Amino acid sequence: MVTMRDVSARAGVSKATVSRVLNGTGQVKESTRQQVFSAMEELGYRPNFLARSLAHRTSNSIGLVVSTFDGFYFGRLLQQASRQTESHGKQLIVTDGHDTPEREREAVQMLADRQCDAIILYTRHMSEQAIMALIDNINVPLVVINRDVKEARERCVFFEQRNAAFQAVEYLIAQGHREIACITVPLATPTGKARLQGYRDALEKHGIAWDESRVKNGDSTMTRGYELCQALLASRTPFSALFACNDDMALGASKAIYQAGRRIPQDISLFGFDDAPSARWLEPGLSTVYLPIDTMIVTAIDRAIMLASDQPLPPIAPFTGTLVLRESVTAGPHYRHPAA
Amino acid sequence: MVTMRDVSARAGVSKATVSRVLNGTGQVKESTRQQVFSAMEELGYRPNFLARSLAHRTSNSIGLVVSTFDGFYFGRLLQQASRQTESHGKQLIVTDGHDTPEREREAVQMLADRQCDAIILYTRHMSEQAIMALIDNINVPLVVINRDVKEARERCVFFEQRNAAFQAVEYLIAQGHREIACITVPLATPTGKARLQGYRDALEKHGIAWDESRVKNGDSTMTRGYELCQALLASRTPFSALFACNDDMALGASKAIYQAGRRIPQDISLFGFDDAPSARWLEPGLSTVYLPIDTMIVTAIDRAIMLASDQPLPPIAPFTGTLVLRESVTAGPHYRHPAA
DNA sequence: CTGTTAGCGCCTTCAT
DNA sequence: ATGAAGGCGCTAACAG
Repeated sequence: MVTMRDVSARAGVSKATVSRVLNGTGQVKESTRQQVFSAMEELGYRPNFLARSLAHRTSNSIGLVVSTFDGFYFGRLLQQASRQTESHGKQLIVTDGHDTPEREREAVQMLADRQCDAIILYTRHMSEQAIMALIDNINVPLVVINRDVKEARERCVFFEQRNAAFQAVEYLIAQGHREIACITVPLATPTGKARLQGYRDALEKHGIAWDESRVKNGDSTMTRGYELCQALLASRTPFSALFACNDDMALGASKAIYQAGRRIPQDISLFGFDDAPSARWLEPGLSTVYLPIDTMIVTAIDRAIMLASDQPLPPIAPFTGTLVLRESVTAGPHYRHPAA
Repeated sequence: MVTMRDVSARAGVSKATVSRVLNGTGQVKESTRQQVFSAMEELGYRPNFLARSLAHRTSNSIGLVVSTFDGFYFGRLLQQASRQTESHGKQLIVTDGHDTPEREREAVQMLADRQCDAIILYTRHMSEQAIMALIDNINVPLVVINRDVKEARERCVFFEQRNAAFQAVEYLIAQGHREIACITVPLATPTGKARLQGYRDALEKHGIAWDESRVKNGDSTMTRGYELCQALLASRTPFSALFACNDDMALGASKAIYQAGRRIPQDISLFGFDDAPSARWLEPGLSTVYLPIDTMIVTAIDRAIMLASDQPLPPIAPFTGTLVLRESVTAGPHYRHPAA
């Protein structure tokens, strides 16, 4: 490995001078600058990142932990994160939390140990308490995404899950549906709870009785969406619309519906959540909720960088979802024409 | 930041001893071990990863660069990569190449500068020559995935793209299709070329004339699959089957087919590539090619680690795809019953 | 078993 | 404008 010493020797200067031209710090005569540069060139010198970070006490990188790498959602997120980080001239280091709270915590620790300037945590599993503990214990600024930690709200970039679900179900109701089934994402997660709550709230607001037999607890997978929808179909509880708490499960459910000889949307209307890339191309196109994950991750990164440079964080409004209406929902049995 | 010095002071020993208990190297009396441990505990000491790596001359991490984070495919890959790396007790650092050759190169450089013990490169865009240059210039072992670099074959983990495409198209032919359209993935990539070549080879083998008007160059996106299929449908060149060179485009194409009032598979049979998670749940289920990306990345990581520890690399056979037959293909106009 | 002494490769005063 | 020296936090002989 060719080090700064080699370069300094070759250029006939001291290591300090090489360091200066490398970092553009201090004054250095143009002619010696050139000498140093050509020496670096000739030797194929590459600064040692670790050594530099150690001395600098900053690795010029920001860490990102996602709960899992799987799914279109995180691909979308990572892509954007990577670009935004680079636009700040920093390096992004990503790790996954293997979809368990313990691993999520470890991942953050590991990034902190690597001296990241700031860390962004997208957690699905850690408790609010565990998150606070982390914020207090690691000496690296932490930004939390997809979670509203009340004691540290300015570090949180999150999304109005409940309200978005509420809107979706209310839309279904406005279309004349009253018998609306629901397949949830894991209720152990705040996201799962919030989406289900949105469903309940909408029913309640419109005076529709809650019927336990119409809601099934899913696990976010297509397979489970399929199975649970089959169960729903097999039960004697009828429904004219199904609210699947994510698009993957909606897709699985659609298969079950077709196989049962029913049609979408004529027999059963279907609403998803997340706006998966495929949603638009399914037949019929899947109505769903768009989550501004791109904007959110950009915001999170910007804030992480502000924290890293000790800038104050301006307050931030929660993000909201947008209903994306396509063809998978049609008028239900109770539909009344607006003019009526 | 609490350092080893603090711990050593607190425990009343030297830094060296602390280092010993930390790394389990050398002999340390049990009693002092305990002292050191409790000192670390009380102070909340965390070793500085950078400093340790600098001294060790190994960061105990392996780097992975993917051409992009987008798509289900890389999610699947990253997930597996992360697990496999950890099972070796190393840390995985991933970066994306923004889907351009220069960025892919830069990403590798950056990982090398960070002193990764080994690097795995999944490139879609770099030339074979550029890859070789990289192998020669960085002083970190490199494993290449999804590419067959002849001068360094033992470092390559790749997949028989051409043959898999060949099999898919031959299957279509066996089902009685002779007018088979094709939508490619970018022909600027080796993958794109290989899959198209497989299509050509199959036609040729079965004496079917190549018809330029039946093949369209796609870009891998659902949108483009939709558009190109529309174009195909609008042209006067008929086709009874469509070979889409990835599942995303197949999905887009399916929408175009439905919108044109045609049915799958009764009017047009459809074959994809990649076995996207959704393929199985579409209606009808999409026949496609499964690519053993999980196994491939595991192999790549194992080999990267072998390289990092100077073990010799055993030769490796190219991976092969598997046809996943579902319902999107049916007998074509030229189908002859096997018994006939 | 443990402490002392040199580094790892780079940065940063402080002189000159 | 440049060099010498010490330090970032940790590891690795070498003594004892």
